[in-house]
Amino acid sequence: MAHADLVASLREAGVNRGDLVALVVTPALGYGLAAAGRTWAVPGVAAEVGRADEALRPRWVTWSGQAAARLAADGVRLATGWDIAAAHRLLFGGWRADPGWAWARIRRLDTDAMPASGPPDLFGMDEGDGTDPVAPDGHLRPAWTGGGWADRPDRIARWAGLALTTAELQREALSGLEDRPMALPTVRAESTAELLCAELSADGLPMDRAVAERVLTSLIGPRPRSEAEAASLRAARDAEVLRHLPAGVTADLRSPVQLRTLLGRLGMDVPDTRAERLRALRDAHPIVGALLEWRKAERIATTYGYAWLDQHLGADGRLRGAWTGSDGAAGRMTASAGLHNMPAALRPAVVAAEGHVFVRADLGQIEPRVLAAVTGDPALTAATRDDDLYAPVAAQLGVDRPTAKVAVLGAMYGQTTGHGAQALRRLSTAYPVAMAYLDSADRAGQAGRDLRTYGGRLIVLTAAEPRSSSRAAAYGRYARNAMIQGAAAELFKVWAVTVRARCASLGARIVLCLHDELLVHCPGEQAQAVARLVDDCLREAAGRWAPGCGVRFISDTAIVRSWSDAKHGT
DNA sequence: GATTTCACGTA
DNA sequence: CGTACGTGAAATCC
Repeated sequence: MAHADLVASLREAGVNRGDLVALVVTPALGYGLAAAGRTWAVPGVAAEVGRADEALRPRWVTWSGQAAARLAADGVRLATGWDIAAAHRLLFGGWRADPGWAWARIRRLDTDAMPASGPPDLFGMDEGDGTDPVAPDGHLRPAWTGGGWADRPDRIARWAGLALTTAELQREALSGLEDRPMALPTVRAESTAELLCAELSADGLPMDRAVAERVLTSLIGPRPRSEAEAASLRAARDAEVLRHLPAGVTADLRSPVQLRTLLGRLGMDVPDTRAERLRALRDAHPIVGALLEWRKAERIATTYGYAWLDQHLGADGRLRGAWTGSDGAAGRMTASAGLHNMPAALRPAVVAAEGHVFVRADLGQIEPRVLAAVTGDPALTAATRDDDLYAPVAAQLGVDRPTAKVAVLGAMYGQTTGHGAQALRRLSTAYPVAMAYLDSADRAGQAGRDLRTYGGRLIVLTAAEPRSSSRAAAYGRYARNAMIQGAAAELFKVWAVTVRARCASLGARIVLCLHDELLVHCPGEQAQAVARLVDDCLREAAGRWAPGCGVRFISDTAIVRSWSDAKHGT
C-alpha cells in the first residue's frame, strides 16, 4: 500500500474518531497498522501517520511508550493513545508490562512458567511453526516479543494486529471492573500520558548551562581540569571536616560505618548518621556542623555536579532524562537524570529559552481535595471551597490550623505517633466518610487484600507477608497512602494531557511534570493565554476525572522566566 | 560482578 | 512507626 493512501485506507476500513487503531513502529521498515480486522504494513513515512491522526483522530494502540518515542523522534505528536503497557499496569499492578506479559495476563494464561523478561531469545523464528507469533500454549513466542517481528512487512502488520486484539481485551476488562466506572477514561488519560512522556524525553527541560556552572562553582568550586585536580579538591573538602579531629584520628567520611564509629569515639552514640540525626548533635561537637556542610557539597559534587551536567544537558540547552507514565506502586510519573529530585539550588538554572517563558502551575492541597473527591465526603467536599482547605477543617475540629493540617496529613499517611490521636478522633466525627475510606484501605493493607484506586489502578497487597504487627501496620500505611497518592496521580495526568492538547496550538509544551506541578514552556507573547488555559484545563480535568463531585481544585499559576522565580500569591 | 544498604534530593 | 521515586558510594553477597 502506498503511504499516501493511509487516510483513505483507514477511512475505507471504517475507522472513526476515537476508534482503536494499532500502530507499531520499526525504524528500518516503517509502520504496521491494524484496525477493524485488517492490517497494513506502511513504509516509514512518519508524516503520513501524523496526517492520519489529524484527519481521523483515532486512538492509536501501542505496545509501549517505545513507539511513541520513535514517533516523537520523527516529529510526530499523536493526539491520543491506548498504551497496552499502561493499561496493563493499571489492571494488574506491578512494574512488568512487556508485550508477552500483558498478552498473557489479559488472557488469563498461566504465567508461572514464563521466563523473566530478560534478553530476548531470537532464535526459533523459523523453527517449527515459528512464523506464528502465538505458541500452542497460547503465549506469544519469545522470538516475536524479542523483536523478531521487525524484519518483514507481513510480520510488522501481524504484530500490530496482535496489539489491537490485546487492547480490545483490555478495554473489555476495564469496562467490566466492578465499582470502578472511571477505569476506562483513566486508562485513556494514562495512555496519552505515555505520549506526553515520550515528548518530555525527547524535548528535555530548558536549562542555561552558564547559570548551572555558576551555581556549581559557588557550591563545590570550579570545574576540575583533571582527575588529579578533582581528587585534590575532594581531599580539601574532606580536610575541612577532618581538621576537627585529634591528631592521628581519621576516617573515610563516605563510609557510614566508619563515620558512626568515629562519632562514637567522640562521645556521640548514634544509630545511623543521617543528616537529621546529626542536626540534633550540632552543638555537641564542632565536627558535626562541618560534616553537615560537607555532606551538602558532597551530594552536589557526586550526584548533581559537572559530570551530571555533561551527561544529561545537551548542546541545545535541554536536560534530558527518561520518563515513564506510571511507577510500580501508586501510579505516579517517574523521571531519571535527576529531573524529579534536582536540588532547589539548581533551579535558577532552569531558564526559559530566548523569547520564551514558563507557566508554572502547581496544585494546592491536592491530597485532601482528592480524598474528598474519591470518597464524596460532604463535609470535606464543603471544605474544598476554601482556598485554604485547612482553615475550615481547623474550625470544624476546634483546633488551630497547624494541628488540623497535621491531623489530616496524618490520617492520609497513617501517622500514629504524636498528639494526633485526639485530633484523629475528631476527624472521624467531622469527616466520617473520608476517614472510613482510609480506615478500610488500611485494614485491606494489613490483611493483604488487593485494592483499586478511584481510577481502577490495582494496588497489589496479596504478596505482602507481614510477620509482625509493625510490618502489618506498614502495609496499612502503604495502602492508605497508595489510594490517595494514586488518585492524585490520576487527576494530575488528566490535567497534564488536557494541557498538552489545549496548549499545543499556542506553541506551548509541557517540559516538566512533578507530581503536582506542571512547567509549561511557551512563547512570551502567549504567556497570559497559556496561564489562563492551564487553569481552565484544571477545571476541565477535574470535571472529567470526577464528574459532579463538587470538589474544588486550585492551582497556583505564575508566569516566570526561571523555575526558581517566586510565585505570586504565597 | 551483582545486589543490598545507607544516605538524601524531590513530591 | 508517613510513602514514593532515582541516584551514587560503600558494604555485602556470591
